[in-house]
Amino acid sequence: MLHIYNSLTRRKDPFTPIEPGKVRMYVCGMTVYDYCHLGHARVMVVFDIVYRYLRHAGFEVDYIRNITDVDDKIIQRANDNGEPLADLTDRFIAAMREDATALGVLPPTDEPRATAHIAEILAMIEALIAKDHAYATDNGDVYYAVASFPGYGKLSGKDPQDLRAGARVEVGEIKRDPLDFALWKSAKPGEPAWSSPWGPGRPGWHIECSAMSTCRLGNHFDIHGGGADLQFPHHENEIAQSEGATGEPFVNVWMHNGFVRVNEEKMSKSLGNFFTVREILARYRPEEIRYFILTSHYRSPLNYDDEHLDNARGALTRLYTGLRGLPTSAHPASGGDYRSRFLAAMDDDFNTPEALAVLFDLVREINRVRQDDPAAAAGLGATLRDLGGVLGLLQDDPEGWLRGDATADGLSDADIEALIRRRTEARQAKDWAEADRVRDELQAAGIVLEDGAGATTWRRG
RNA sequence: GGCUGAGUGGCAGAGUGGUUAUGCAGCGGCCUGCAAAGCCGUGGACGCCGGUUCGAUUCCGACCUCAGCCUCCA
Repeated sequence: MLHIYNSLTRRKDPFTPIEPGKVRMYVCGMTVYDYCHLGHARVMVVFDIVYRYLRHAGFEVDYIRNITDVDDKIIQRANDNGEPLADLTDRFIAAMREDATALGVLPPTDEPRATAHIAEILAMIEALIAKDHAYATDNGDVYYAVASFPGYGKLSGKDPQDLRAGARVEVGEIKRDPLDFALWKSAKPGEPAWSSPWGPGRPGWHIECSAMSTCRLGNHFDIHGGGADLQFPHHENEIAQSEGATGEPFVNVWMHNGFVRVNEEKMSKSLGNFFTVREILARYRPEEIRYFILTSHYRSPLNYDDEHLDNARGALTRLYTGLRGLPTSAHPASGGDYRSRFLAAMDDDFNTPEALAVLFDLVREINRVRQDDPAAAAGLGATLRDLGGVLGLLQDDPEGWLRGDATADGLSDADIEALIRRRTEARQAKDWAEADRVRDELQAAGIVLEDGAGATTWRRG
């Protein structure tokens, strides 16, 4: 039985979808004006795991991850670059998809863009005005009236009165309440604008997600996810908007992933301490990044450090080494409780560190039996590959993964094979000095040799 | 200040009211021409102070420290 930690109840609750067999999930995606950094990668990978595991558990999943393609920062960046807004957003949407694909993130069911849903956004704003949850001001803005929504603060545990006490009030403020937030912003000169009953303007950020999630998944759906920093005010505002407009409960389960940190500090654009996915991909392989993300529970902080990526490489090397030489056609082993332990870990709020531990227990068992019982090892290997696949790991050819790709300045595969042949001849002649010299030469180039029963295998360490 | 969450062995990181997490690193052994990989064994931990309990790292309370949100943010 799958249990998921719900930010709303602050408990792990048993998960039951609204409609049997079907899960509707919405995740706040990227604002596209720059490359994805590791923090964005974590959201994508974490909810990719949720998506994969729900499907593995037999659910049909509608997974919507939105794209915010109009907002202040995007407009600013497009102006700075002197390029049309759509050119900028198209470019970074393409880059985001490249990063996601590299990291083994499955495409969501759909990725709606805010600018393609202006009609739905306007409809929701009008519904809110009709129900006195929102009001237009003389300058053409529309605000949500927070005081009109009794449950405001239930997700983040904040008390509106406390928030009002600490709220800063801007000069020339036209809101009725400092907590009120913009649903529609009137256009300033040079800004992209859509026509509306209140004059030309553009949607506020919060209403985009309410409109897109509701129009794709219905008024009431199962899971809503995003980074922990979105809990307040973004998700709180979404609840107020959606429940205010529809009169129905909005979301059953709220999931928030923890941050990526650098030196124990949040990785973010504003702090400038971020590493983009492509920067890291220049030095580490996609699966190493994915593994690194999964070594920590999704709600825990994840501290970025090269040492941790090195660690991920070592761990994956162990797993792939165990898989090496096993037939890929074998059926997963039926015996053993590895699978049930793995599933129990994942059922417990997607406990990937625990699930990975099961994979290591499995590989030890493979290594124990592979000499004496190759058939059993093959079956366990199939199980390992199968369970790894649930996490989006271990799907490469083991030999290929261990050998890695030749770097521009390194030895080619053919160079390596030639040196190994020379060493093998030396070993047959018991010329240990020459054999060791060749091995040292290869080691200096980052190649590790392993003398097996019949042949010498190698990998790029 | 208000509201969240966290403090585990050299590093990373799960978990549990009494019994091995796991990976990397260390140590001993086996294997090997020597290695590597692998296997076997092994040392080392639960922020601090109280409380509940036969027994707490695990539950409760105070304290200290850290991170996050309260402004855009995954």
